[in-house]
Amino acid sequence: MTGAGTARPGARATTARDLAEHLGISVSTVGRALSDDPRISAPTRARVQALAAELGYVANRSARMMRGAPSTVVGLIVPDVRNSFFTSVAHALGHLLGTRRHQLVLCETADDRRTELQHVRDLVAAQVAGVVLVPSSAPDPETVRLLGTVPHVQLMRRVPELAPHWFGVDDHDLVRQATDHLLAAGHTRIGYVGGTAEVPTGAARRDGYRDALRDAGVAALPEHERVGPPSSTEQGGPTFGAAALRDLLSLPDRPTAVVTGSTQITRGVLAAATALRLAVPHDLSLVGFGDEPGFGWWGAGLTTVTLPVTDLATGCGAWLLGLLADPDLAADPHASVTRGALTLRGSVGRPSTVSWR
Amino acid sequence: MTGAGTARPGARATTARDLAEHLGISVSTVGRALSDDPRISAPTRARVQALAAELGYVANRSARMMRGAPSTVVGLIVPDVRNSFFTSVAHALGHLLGTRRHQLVLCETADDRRTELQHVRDLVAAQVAGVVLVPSSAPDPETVRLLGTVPHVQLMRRVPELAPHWFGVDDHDLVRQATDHLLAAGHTRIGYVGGTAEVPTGAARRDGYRDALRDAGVAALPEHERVGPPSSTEQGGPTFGAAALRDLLSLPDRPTAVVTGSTQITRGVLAAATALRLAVPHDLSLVGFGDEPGFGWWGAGLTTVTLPVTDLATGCGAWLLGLLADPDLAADPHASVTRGALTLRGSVGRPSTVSWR
DNA sequence: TTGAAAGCGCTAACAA
DNA sequence: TTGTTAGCGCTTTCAA
Repeated sequence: MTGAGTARPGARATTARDLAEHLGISVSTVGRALSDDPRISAPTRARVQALAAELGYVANRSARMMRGAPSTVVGLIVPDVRNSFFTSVAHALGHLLGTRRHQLVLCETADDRRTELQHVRDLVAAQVAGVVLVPSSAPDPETVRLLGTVPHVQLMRRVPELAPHWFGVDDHDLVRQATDHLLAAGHTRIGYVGGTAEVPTGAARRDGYRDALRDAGVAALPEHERVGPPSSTEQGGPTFGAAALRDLLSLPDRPTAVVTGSTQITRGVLAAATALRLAVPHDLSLVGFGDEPGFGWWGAGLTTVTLPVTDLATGCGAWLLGLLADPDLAADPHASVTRGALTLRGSVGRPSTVSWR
Repeated sequence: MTGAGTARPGARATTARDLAEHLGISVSTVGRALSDDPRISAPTRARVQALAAELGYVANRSARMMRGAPSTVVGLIVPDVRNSFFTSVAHALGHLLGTRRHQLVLCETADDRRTELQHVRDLVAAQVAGVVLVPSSAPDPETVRLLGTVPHVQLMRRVPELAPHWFGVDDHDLVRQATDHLLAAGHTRIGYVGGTAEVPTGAARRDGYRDALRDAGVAALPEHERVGPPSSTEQGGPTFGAAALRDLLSLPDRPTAVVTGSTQITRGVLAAATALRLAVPHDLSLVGFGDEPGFGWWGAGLTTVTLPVTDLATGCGAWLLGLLADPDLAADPHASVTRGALTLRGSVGRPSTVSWR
């Protein structure tokens, strides 16, 4: 017996030619029957389709693409899927693509340009239809050139070398709101722990922090500002965030509140605060960035900048699909800023006058 | 000027033939030069490679595959990437594949067989080299047949229809440990909220719970056992977990402790417990399943069954790569059980005699 | 050391 | 209504 599941992996896949020979007809008739070409007689079509179903025929995409069939693959390039923001993006994009029978190739860069280039090369070789990417701080020129061939959209971060299509949030404003919130609660010694200014969003967020202080007439102390790798690389994200918080707290004029500038860094800061057994908001007020599941139940709840993840991802994906359908859309730059908001929970209070430890 | 990034997406990609014409040589020479064939003279090779670099030539994968080149694409089929367990798997697998210049196609099924079949069809059409999948409870026969063509490994869940290669954990033992831990703390009215028994892991975990009670000589009350969709579908996971906890607590002989049987369900249970302002472990002891970031800082810390995610994913990926390199490995079944463990934190205490509310 | 030609599986123009 | 043929871009004989 040759039941289902018996086909050995070694077995050559069934081709249109196999079907043709089995039925004693030509390959083109098979092709037409399978594509429901009206010119084919009903009985022939039925016979072909029946055999195709029986033999589990699946047309070879490579062959189709060589004949000019459009690619159904979209690349998603992110620093790290474990960051829940990017996870959500992958989910939303995958869902959107799935409904159109497109496929999602997931690529992680760890914010490394070499890795990024590698992925872009492979995507281009695979003839991807389009790419959604969170670019690294300074993409390799080769990356830039290769992407010149492929429709693409930038997500969150925006670098001028790539196509002027971008979906993101108002980073400056978001961190500014976060800082304003702490200022309004009476804090003046406010620390900032965020991503390096090399990354575009890093610079914008840090400036949001600085501008909030400046406009409030509060002196910004350089030692209260800590920047490092935003994602989860070797020394990145959580590790950096944790170390930075410890540093800030060991300062003579330690801050009474801290704003963070990336999700992974926020994780690290929370981990350090937990380890140090800080009483938040009594010992320290905190405003996070991003909204991981769990931020809501950290201590009395983390007050944090919430990003409209799903909207962003869906919008970005939908626009890319539109672009694939009509390449002329690439002509005029499309930038979309989705609004985020401060989610108020329990990690912000008035500055305590009690000295620490 | 025609600098980098100027190439319009419309532009046809550079082919080996283009290179050949530019240089006034044949396509075959170009191909050989690019693959560092020793028969080609050094100067020719240099000229070809220089031009290729200049024009940003990238060989067409489809054409290569038509010539029999092995596929570099591996499919990963999971219920939902937002589940941090699967996120980790995607990350680990992606990393492993990246080092070998392979690509990862991410597919989400939401535990739906139709969706699963769709993805498998598309993967087979794309000539994937292999597939890692968390199968749905009862894969479509067509899915089974299609996968018969492709090397694949099952992850976490195991269904007999597919290839006998599986990487997972000892579900039964894990939940049994969790339940034993509660029994040891003195609980006898222990509730269970987990995935349906239709999913293989669901059955094993529930049996772990039942067997622990039985062996302890504790009567298992049917109304203390709640099963539903394990992942995040419409009515699944978090929503179900939350509703189930509320139900359990409204029982006349409500449980003094609850064990959960899936990460998403655990999330829901935690959300409900938070919303109900339960004092854990005073009002209720809890042992979770899986270890999302954040479980550690939920309340006094959630005692939970921790899975060796990275090990599992890496092991699974490495084995698949081995299989791709040597298809003969498919001959003998490979099942690998990675050990998990109970991570003790603060959500388990002795049963309270205080009546509730 | 290089070139010419065939062919992978499919689709589409052209014939019949 | 169906068949024949050419060709997508690449690799790989076979010739030179």
